[in-house]
Amino acid sequence: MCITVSIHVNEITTLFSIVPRSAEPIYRQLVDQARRRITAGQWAPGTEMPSVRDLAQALAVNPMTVSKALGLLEAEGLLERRRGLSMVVAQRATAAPAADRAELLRPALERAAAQAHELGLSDTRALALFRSALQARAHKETS
Amino acid sequence: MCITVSIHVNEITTLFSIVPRSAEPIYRQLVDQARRRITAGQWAPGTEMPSVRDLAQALAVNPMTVSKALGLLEAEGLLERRRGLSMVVAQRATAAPAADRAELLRPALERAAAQAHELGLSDTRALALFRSALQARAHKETS
Amino acid sequence: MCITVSIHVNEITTLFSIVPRSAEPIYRQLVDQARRRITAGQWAPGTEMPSVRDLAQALAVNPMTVSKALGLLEAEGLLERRRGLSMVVAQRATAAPAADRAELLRPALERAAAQAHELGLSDTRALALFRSALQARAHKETS
Amino acid sequence: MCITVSIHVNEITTLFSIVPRSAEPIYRQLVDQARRRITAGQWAPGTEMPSVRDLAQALAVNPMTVSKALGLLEAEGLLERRRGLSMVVAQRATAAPAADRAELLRPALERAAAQAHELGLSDTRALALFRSALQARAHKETS
DNA sequence: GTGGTCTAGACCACG
DNA sequence: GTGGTCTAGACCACC
Repeated sequence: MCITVSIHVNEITTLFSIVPRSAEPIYRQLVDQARRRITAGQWAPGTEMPSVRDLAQALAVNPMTVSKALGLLEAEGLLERRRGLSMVVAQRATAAPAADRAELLRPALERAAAQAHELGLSDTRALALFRSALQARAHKETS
Repeated sequence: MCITVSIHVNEITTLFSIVPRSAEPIYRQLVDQARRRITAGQWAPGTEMPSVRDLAQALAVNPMTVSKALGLLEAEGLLERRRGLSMVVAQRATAAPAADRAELLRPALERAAAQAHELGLSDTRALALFRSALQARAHKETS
Repeated sequence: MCITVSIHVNEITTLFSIVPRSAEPIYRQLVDQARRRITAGQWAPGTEMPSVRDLAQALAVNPMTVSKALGLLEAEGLLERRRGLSMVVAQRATAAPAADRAELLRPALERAAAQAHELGLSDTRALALFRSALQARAHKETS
Repeated sequence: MCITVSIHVNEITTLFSIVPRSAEPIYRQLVDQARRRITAGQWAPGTEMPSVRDLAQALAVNPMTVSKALGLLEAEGLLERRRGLSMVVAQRATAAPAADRAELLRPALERAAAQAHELGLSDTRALALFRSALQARAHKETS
């Protein structure tokens, strides 16, 4: 249900993980994940991205989909195109302060909060559920 | 950016709220909200839904859009159709226990948890942000 | 799932049986059943039908629905309106020969035959299934 | 009275056949037929469906009508959607055993059995009529 | 190329 | 009054 790909850049291993049949389009999953990684400083400026072909093959998606995602990230100023065709994380894409990153998390949290109330769950309960989701996620990433 | 409609049924006021140009289609917003309300028992079995035409006018959308949403809820067994009359919440749609409702909240929380980690935010910080999102939401609903 | 009503006319007991939420409209279920009963001679000419009110109450449906069904049967010449408001089976509605009645069964059989083939069932198997359906029905009627 | 369309998939020719002005809505005719074909294994998992536009043109109906039918089949888990490509028969839609397929034929047979009795036809006669309906159908399909 | 969504409006069927 | 169906056509999103 979920294809995860390890990307090794400069001795650091990060992950791309897509859910092929999610309602969220694949290119958007890629863009949003990369934006968060770069904003968090997990991919340093100058880091070289895998080629469109490699990434597409690894994720088993259409190269045009990958190309579109990278193009959007370039338009956002998060990636830069270097000579040849390889793309690198832009120089100006430095790690943002936590406050800015928190802002990027907001929409997901607001949606979850609205749903919790529609479901009649107490704030306490909702928070407990979120805590266990965070822990489950942490456990999954280390494994 | 967001159209909210008060629906008064049996002296209870609940809300339908849609975001017209969201990526999420309108009919799906309606289905998901109604599913949560019904599962939470906020709309008791037998509760009469507003007519398709009324709801469509109130939300300023096409009647077919509303009809599609209600049709899907019927297929799910959450609404019942009474020929010649408006639809009602199904008898078998009793309030689910909190554990089941929690399950419905899970996907949203998992997505938020994954994003939090991608953004490099600590669990503590993510929880604090969620707490304030819940409070903001509560404040918004009472007003 | 199925409301059955015994109608006692002239010492003969016949049945009206409707499935309230079937895709087939109620009035049509009534018309089709009555047509078959009359054509088969099970309700002799002159037999008095129950009043619209009684029938509607017994079947728990809207009187307009019953009225519409009886009206259609009258238009077909199978029922006649007598002084007062009671309706009776028409004098010219004599029992049809079996060949004519077979013709009325045809559409249902053709639909079943088409479905059997679409389901990849052999003719032998389909016939065996129909035989058991006939027997189950007979058993149900005598009980 | 009846539009039949040959669909050639993987060297196999199957049929879609609709009755445009039947009481049964077109989209439902399509859903029911496809469900039977798939359940019978006549359309193997992975079989590619014609595109919505092609099918709509062939049947001379609106694309949305076809789309609605295919959407319902997807919700049932019988078809799978591949983004940007046409839909295919779902992998998990394997040929059901004859006993299960017989179950799908049951409603039609029960209706026919009830009608036969209401018409006062003997079981023997009803069976004979069904046999000839099956043969007539077979003859029609081969021609 | 594919399907999805929404709109506008007509018409029907049911009760 | 209610919902259901279908059409025509526009526009979008994805691959």
